[in-house]
Amino acid sequence: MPELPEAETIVRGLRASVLRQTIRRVEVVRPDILRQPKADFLRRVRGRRIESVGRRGKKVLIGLDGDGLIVVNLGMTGRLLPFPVVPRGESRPGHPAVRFRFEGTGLLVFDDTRRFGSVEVLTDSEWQTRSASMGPEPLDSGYTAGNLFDGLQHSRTPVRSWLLDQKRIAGVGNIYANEALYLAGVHPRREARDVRRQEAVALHRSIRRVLRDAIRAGGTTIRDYRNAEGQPGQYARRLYVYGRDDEPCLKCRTEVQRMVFANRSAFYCPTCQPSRSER
DNA sequence: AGTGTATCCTGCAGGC
DNA sequence: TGCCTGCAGGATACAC
Repeated sequence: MPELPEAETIVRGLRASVLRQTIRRVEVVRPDILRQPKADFLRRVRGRRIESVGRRGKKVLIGLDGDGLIVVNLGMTGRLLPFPVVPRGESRPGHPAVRFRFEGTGLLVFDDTRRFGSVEVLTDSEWQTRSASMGPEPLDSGYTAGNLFDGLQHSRTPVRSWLLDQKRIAGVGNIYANEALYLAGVHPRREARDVRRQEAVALHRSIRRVLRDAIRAGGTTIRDYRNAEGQPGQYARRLYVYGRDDEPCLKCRTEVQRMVFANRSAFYCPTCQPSRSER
């Protein structure tokens, strides 16, 4: 569920409560979300101090003193809830997977209803390798429309699938891929390599705009997403096409269509996003 | 290389 | 009310 803006919102909210905390005890309620044997995980995390909280793509990075970091993949329903910051009522559904208990009273819970998320501890060197296998950060100042256009050239996959591939661009998920394509006027099923330079420029702009606006709104809550204060994001009301099938396009009143490919729903306006580019 | 499909898992909405 | 189906912000593995 959470894409880049949701991960970013969580990271910002988490800093105040977990930075400089020392992990005293760890309870692994759901061992299946660990990407390594529980004993290894515990040994490498216990007693460590949290020195940084960051993000790469959709992943939340919890930097530890000395070498190493905890990498959290939120999956569809993952939440990082620091207590006692989060009001009691907000933890209601309650599918705790891992509890990090800090020295003193603090507690950070990774909660994940569907358990598609994962938690692992890596060395800095292991993380470097992992990070290098991921695509560029779309919000980095160094990420240009030219980079996007060049990347698209080599692929025949539908442009929506291209945007969802974390090895090609980091952090874009199904909501923001659909929104960005709508704003750029590009049909989600167009072959990536058929996207023209001018369209790539528009798409580059719309990806960055959508991600930045969504961060500003605290992310999109459809159902499960909550930030580190247990609160929903406000971007859902600003969506143009995602989840709006059968409703009128906000620009031209044509009915927004829903189409499934690569096992995911795509939403688009057939008028604003023609399936073939015009020459 | 790309795509369609299935899988992991739980919860919820809608139809009957 | 209850049962069934389909659907969900992700990621991966498989056969073709």
